[in-house]
Amino acid sequence: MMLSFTEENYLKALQKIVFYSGIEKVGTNELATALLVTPATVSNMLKKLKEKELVDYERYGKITLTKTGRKKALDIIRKHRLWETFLYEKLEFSWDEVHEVAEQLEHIQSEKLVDKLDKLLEYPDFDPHGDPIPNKKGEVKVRVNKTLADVAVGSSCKIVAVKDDSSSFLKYVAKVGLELNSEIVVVSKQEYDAITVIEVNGTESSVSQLFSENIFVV
Amino acid sequence: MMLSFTEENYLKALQKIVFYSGIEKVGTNELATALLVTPATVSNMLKKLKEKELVDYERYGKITLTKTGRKKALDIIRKHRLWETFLYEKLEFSWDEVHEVAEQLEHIQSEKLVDKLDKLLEYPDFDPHGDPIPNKKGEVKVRVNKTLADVAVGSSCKIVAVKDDSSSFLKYVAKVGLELNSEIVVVSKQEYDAITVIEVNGTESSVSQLFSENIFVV
DNA sequence: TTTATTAGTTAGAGTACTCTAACTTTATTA
DNA sequence: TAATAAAGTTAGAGTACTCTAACTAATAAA
Ligand SMILES: [Mn+2]
Ligand SMILES: [Mn+2]
Ligand SMILES: [Mn+2]
Ligand SMILES: [Mn+2]
Repeated sequence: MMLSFTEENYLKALQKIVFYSGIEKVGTNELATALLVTPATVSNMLKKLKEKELVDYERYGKITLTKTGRKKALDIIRKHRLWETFLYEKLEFSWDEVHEVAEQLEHIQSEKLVDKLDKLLEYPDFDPHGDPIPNKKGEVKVRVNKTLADVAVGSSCKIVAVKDDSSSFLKYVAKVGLELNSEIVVVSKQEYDAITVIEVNGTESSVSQLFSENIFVV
Repeated sequence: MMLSFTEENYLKALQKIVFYSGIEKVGTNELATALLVTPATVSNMLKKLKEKELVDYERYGKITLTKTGRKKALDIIRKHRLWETFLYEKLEFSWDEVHEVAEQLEHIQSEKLVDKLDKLLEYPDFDPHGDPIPNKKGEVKVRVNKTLADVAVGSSCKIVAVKDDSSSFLKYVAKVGLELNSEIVVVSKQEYDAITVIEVNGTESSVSQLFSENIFVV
């Protein structure tokens, strides 16, 4: 069954909320916020997605993806991350430039294209942001869910992925001297507002709670 | 100025009609046929394209692209042919598979992507169908306009490009044993219906007038 | 448990693109 | 030149997606 760009974006947004929050049941407002539309718009679209059996949902109830819906969502996420990897590995894009273009490329319909791209990139497991790339069956590597915000003062850790792949966030990350696999030492943390002093390659920086929560570490 | 997929397709269709027919002034019905929509739909869209100064046109008059309109159209054709070349050269697609996917990829907006793709492909001048790839400025190599239909009986020629890049036509071309740079001998031609017997690599085939008109030769 | 707050839905409207049917203008032909 | 055919336009409607404003249901607080 052929889906529109819009429908694909709804499914992807649902899957990403579940993936990043761990919560299975999503609300209308939450989805509206993620898609930058009003709750009324989501209510409308839900009727269509339910009709097509891509989501389970009852009036005033919570939204979950059906098996078909989740597979479709993972397909799009797979394409998104493969394209990001392609742009980064083959076309000299930096990691803060790939997301925007991949948002467009993820909607291209061609199974052969995806397969050949996967092959050209030698079947990568992770994209330039450390996010796992679902395989053809829709299977995803279990993700790390420890963030920089969870690291105790005095300990050190290694950055393995970022939760936010927007250009503005990634430019900030780079400014602090961080990239994938960088070592971070948590020097100190303010009790009042959780402002944290971290050390990267001998240089200290102060970062917010929001920043720390968007950095996955081991 | 940001154009919709639809607007881009209208501009591209106009440019392609001019490019392949040589006629500068295009009619509503002609454009409608090319886009597989009704003339009424074209009439509507023309108002918008005129408003945006992409076409010149008066009620009941002929349609021409403005300078801006033509540049935009050539940009899309450039992207289309670069993507076709990419699919063919880097992803093992055959020449009859590339067009359909390129129809989608040509609408991706990213100047950097086009530049880097051009570089990766080492600045190609022609796509897998022998069509010239416009450069960044919108300049196109002058095209050959002699077709197989123009070749005299008894003479031979070489195929340099195809006018139709649909999968069905290209599969037929391959079936006759033809590919770019193949030598063709025109053995005989029926006067009544122009059915032509050609010889390729020692094998004879009969082809129609329509077929012959879609094969560019030197 | 009543009240206030938050979450979610419906109604009605707007934009983009498309269609059919009826019409008008331009071109062709007798 | 008058009749006919072809080309092109307008009116009105439909689908997809979106919004605001007014509403209802569910949840949290008093
Ligand atoms: Mn991304
Ligand atoms: Mn990513
Ligand atoms: Mn093509
Ligand atoms: Mn081509």
